Amino acid sequence: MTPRADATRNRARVLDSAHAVFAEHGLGASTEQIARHAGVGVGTVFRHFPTKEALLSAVLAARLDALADEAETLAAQGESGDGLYRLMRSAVAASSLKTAFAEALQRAGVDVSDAVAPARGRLTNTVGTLLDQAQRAGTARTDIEVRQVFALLVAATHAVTYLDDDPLRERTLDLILSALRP
Amino acid sequence: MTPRADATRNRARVLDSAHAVFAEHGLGASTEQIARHAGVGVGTVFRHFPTKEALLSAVLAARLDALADEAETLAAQGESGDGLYRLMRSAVAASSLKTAFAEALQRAGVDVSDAVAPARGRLTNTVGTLLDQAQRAGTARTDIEVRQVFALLVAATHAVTYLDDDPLRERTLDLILSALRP
DNA sequence: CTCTAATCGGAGTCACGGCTCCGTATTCTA
DNA sequence: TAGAATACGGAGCCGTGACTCCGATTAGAG
Repeated sequence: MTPRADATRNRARVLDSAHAVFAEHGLGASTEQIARHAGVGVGTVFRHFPTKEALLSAVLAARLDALADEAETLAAQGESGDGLYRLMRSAVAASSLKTAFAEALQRAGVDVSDAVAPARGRLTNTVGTLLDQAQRAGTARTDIEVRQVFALLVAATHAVTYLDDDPLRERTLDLILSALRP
Repeated sequence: MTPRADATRNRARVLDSAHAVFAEHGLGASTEQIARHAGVGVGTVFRHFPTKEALLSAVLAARLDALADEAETLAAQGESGDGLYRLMRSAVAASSLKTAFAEALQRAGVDVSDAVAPARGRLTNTVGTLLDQAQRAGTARTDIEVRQVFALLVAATHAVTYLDDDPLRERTLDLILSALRP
């Protein structure tokens, strides 16, 4: 049975708002804050996502999906070898405004959150491809593996969040990514 | 007036326990947990540290002090140029068991926590010296500055915490630190 | 040893956040 | 357009955690 129109609309609204609010206030943000931001009541939030953790999972899954899409596009684009770097920059940029995502990404490794697993798998695969391409093109060291790329992603995001000076942020991101180069 | 013996003893006990508990359970750990770990009542905790934030500040200040001590020892040890790397390894190791420290370090940059300021200043100075030494010895790039070293420290700590495989952790730490080399 | 002032312990208060419940409003089918 | 099914809102319940208060317990001076 397809759900009612307002139901789907509100579900999407809540998901968006949750992303925005978590990003701005960290994962400690209250459900009521999210509900207010979405212009709905708390009841609605909990009907769609029975638990705060479920909501977080859903937000995270959506983010990972988007990233995975982007990764696949880049991977399909060819063997130039800079796809990996483009992806990492974009991933860091997407979450540098938002402390929360890095936190979440980190926890996602621990949580066996079923909702997140598929997106995560897809992303892992594609990043593997990008890494291969980069290694074949000679733009990445050959002695590194995918898990290290993710670790660097977490690292870079935190470093960038830590700094407050924009040009310095840029230089530091370059610095960290340069660790991957041969 | 010098405080009573049990007062000083308990203060130290609480500080140690707070460090241990925050390290194991993150900054969300409850005051009661800390009190129990220290074998005192919550009242005692709040008498010595009127606020949870004050307690956190105190723990952080103690950690930074210890780090600053170590940094000064290394700086005095000479111009070999590897002091910087030794310090960073040790700093990461000290906090890799403990997610919390990195979190705290990060916040310390934002909070104008008076309790932390002196230790932080001391540490910044000495790391500056270590960086100078490394640059003169040719073991560090000359186009980086102290703030970037701290950013890398935060980054490395998070990367190491993120990974769960010990040898991989080691290799990844090497990878990140290699970004500093010429 | 005694007495007092400093210190302690932990039950109790208050605020806040996750989650439930149900009367009301909205969608949609016939 | 009427009626049933579905979804909504938000007051309120409950548990948790920061912080207070005061009677019980020491430390340590004399």
